[in-house]
Amino acid sequence: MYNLEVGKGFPILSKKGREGEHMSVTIDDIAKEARVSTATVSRVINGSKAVSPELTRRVLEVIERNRFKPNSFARGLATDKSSIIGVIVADISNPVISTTIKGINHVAQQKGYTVMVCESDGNGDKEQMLLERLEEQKASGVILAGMNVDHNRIQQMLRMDFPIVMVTQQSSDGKITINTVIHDNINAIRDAVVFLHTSGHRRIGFICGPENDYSSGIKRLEGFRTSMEELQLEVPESYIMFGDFSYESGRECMRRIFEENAIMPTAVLACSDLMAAGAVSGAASLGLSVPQDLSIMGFDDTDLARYLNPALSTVRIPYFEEGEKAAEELFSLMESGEKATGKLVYVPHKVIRRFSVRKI
Amino acid sequence: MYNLEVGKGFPILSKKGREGEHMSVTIDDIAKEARVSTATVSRVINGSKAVSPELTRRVLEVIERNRFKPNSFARGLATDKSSIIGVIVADISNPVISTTIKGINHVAQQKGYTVMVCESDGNGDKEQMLLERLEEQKASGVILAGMNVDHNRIQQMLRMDFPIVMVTQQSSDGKITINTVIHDNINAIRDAVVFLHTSGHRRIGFICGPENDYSSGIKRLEGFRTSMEELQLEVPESYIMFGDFSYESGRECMRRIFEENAIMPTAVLACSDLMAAGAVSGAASLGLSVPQDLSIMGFDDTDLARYLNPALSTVRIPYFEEGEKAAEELFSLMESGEKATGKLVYVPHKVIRRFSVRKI
DNA sequence: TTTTGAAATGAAAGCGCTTTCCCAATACCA
DNA sequence: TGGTATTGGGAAAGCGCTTTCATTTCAAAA
Repeated sequence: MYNLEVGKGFPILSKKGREGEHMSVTIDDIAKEARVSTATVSRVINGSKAVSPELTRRVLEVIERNRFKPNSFARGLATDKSSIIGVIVADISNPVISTTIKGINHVAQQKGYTVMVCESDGNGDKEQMLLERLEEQKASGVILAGMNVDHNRIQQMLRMDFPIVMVTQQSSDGKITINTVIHDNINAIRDAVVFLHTSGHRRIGFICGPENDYSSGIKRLEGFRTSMEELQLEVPESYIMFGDFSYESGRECMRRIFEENAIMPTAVLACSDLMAAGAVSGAASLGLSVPQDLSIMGFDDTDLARYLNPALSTVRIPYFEEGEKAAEELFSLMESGEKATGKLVYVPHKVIRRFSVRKI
Repeated sequence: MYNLEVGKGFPILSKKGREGEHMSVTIDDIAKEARVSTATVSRVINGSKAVSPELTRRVLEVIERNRFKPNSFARGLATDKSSIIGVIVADISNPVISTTIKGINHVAQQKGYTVMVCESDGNGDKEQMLLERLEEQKASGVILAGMNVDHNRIQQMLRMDFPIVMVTQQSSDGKITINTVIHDNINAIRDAVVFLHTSGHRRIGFICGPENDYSSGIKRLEGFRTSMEELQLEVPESYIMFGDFSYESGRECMRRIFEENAIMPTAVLACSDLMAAGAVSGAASLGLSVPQDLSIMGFDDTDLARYLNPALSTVRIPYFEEGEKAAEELFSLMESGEKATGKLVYVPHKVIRRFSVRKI
């Protein structure tokens, strides 16, 4: 007979609930078994208030024995917070991005957070949808990895419930309102140019990212122009080509550099290893062998740089660390309760010498 | 004056709640504004029971106007279900895996589910931890992508609350208890061997996956041995080397094949594009050029196969589709309410001819 | 006309936590 | 010693949904 009149006169359901359903152990079960209130159990779990050693021990023992896991929905409902952090990326199979994600994952996991990776395919509507979904899930924070984001979008994001951090890419209005973790594109390219210069190259071509890509594309171009100027090296406009970071565009840019110049550069610097790979292939198909006839340098130091023959000289960007720092930045934002402080964190790069560049 | 005595005599909080906190619009607000009960609103949202057209319209209008999004915690708490599906992988930056994830994402997103990608680093404890966390989050289903899983683990998984599907890899006990979506490793290798045979090769070396990898490693080896036998081709044991799918191991295996054989094979088939790339590099360092002195064939058809010079002949495995099918499989399991039916789904492969294999 | 049944709606319980509010017990101070 | 902080712990409200159950309405069957 379960129809005991209790409380406001409603029958208590037995622990089984509606029959057949798998009911998991709840905080009430623990409280009952440890002969304390649910408040105490909650306090023990969260360390939110002092509980005597005696009770703490008793509660922990019961929790342990029953493998009790707090229901994250109930907890979320009560606190209005989840332990999820969202990561929005355009393309998960881009090695640069997946390495960044690994870094994010690494620190999130340590902090007991779970990472939700969402792919936008570079599609604004999808991105919007994902942000909304993350808001629904009450994500505690969001990281945008390698996403091109414009001013409007940023304003809109700042209205969301969670703090946001950008990584691998900075906002396209040039202003840093959202906290950002990034490598120094200008100086990284400068160092690459200096490396080529030190290797004896004076005529240097440049395969750039897209013109509408403020962060990676434009900054790197800026780095190229200023450092060439500093070294007092001429740069015919036909030495500079705009690609889109793809292998095919690298190939195509190489072809155009060849076609549009009577005097070829002795070295070509590409803005990604992938475009560099395309450039190597393009050079080969033009009868130029690398590095004998032409030196080619990449950027990123993805695994591909090592796999190619000749292995690519490149600039190493520590994307894993970039991801880690981004996550750390996000956590400190979450702790401080601020949505954005406009902080900008740089991560160091390093020129890697391999065989695609020769001394002349 | 908010201290109206209502219900059991407790004051109603104003919508603002504790001051300063951002309160979002709830189902109650909608109900009030549309002059219906929350039950009706819920029914409209979920289409769970007939609601008159008149009310439906009214409710939808109010929902729309207020941009109401049901709180997923409250919903989860009430239904004990989330719209999250978990994906556990060993390494997110493995191109094969990230492509599979893209496929999963693609169908999950269409169904209104969010994918949570978790990385285990191939670490059993971490994997366990992730499964528990997914259980906590009440994931509706889980996909294991490219994970080596043994019998015990499978038994344990079948005890979890959600259905599980394996993709890209099958369980190491050879029995299919968990639903699995995979390519036909044996026949894919057979087709590669036949391709090499057709190209005139008779002495064929094999760079295999790890010996302890039942699905990809052992199956492919089996495919190699049986198809070589069918073609009545000899295979000295020193033609077969075990790698670990890495570039370096491909290089090393190539070196050993060279050192341990007086008569070299004319072609080497590697079990992944990455190992094939290593093999090409290893061959080069031994003074053998590909494909003039030695043909090398890969497996997977990752982008790398196209980027290499010479571009790799390989076997294309449609990992994106594999991911899609896995997700479809999971959804059908979720709908039927079963945890596993032991269904095995194959995905078709295709030999891709490029330049690393020459006709002799 | 009365009875039955189906359909539409609302009231409110209940999901499993956290946290406020309160009380009791103990420690501290003059 | 009395009075005041301080501390530990319990009762129960409340988070925002879903769903059961009861009620009302209305058409069809008797």
